[in-house]
Amino acid sequence: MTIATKKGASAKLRSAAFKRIRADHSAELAEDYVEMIADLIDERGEARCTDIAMRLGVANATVVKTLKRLQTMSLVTQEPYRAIFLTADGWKMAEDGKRKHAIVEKFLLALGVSQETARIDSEGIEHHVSIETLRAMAKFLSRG
Amino acid sequence: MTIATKKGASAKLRSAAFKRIRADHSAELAEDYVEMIADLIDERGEARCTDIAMRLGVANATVVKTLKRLQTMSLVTQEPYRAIFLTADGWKMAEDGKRKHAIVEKFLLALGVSQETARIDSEGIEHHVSIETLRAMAKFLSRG
DNA sequence: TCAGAAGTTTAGCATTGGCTAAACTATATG
DNA sequence: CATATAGTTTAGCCAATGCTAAACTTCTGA
Repeated sequence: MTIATKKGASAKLRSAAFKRIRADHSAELAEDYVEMIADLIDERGEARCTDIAMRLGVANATVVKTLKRLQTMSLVTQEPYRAIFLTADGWKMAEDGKRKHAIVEKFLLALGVSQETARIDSEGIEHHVSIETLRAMAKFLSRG
Repeated sequence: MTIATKKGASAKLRSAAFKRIRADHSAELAEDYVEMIADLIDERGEARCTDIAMRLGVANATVVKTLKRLQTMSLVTQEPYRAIFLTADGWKMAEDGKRKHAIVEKFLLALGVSQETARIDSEGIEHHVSIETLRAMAKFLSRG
């Protein structure tokens, strides 16, 4: 049984990475939404689903549906036909996300990639970076 | 119309990043599968769906269903109840993926994160890294 | 003030990626 | 060689994320 056990253990180890990716993916959209809502509130005082839809590049109805889920997750609040607001949890998630995002983006710039690429890649990478890696990036930045 | 046009243009620019992320996500699973199949073939001469399921941490039936899609995408071939093989396109995708993966993982190690974190984070990050960023990582590595 | 434009919501559909349970096939061993 | 076990497939379920079209509300300007 030694071989079988070893096989099982290493597969389990390996599968952990993929399990985390799947978990990351479901959290990702929520994070993108709350970050965007926070930005919109900062920029123009309120967030409306049309703006979110435009910035994300999806249909309006998609935004409405997703916002329902975010409401059940207690990240946003909303009255029918009215603007969208963040709960305390929503603000926290938005701020954490923005902090993370900023570090990744600055890091990519420091690494020498173009503004445009840094902006696009950081959007994809930020959700898959552990605290440890984030710290390593921050350290790299602080050293110049 | 100047303001509206500007608004529209910047939203479009912004949305490009999210569109790419969504596209990346659908390509991601295919890449993970073919990479894993390539590994299994290298390691033990053939890939069976039980092994893939174990390593990915998903149910057997999920693997079967996904393999169907990969077959229609001409990435893998398979006879009923037999092992799984890669097409030429499948091998190419697997190799590209592995090369990318290796660079990201080595880069994270060079940045100072632990082996374990490098392994896990690189799995998530590799699918969201553009050629430009990949080159920047490779350059960083070659400089030491 | 009220009609139309702009924005929001609902309804209904498709696809992807998970799952379990049950049926089926292949193989290895007694 | 017959059968038990291991592996594969099918069927049917669910949730998430996207879409379009149609209905509804809000707001604005004549």
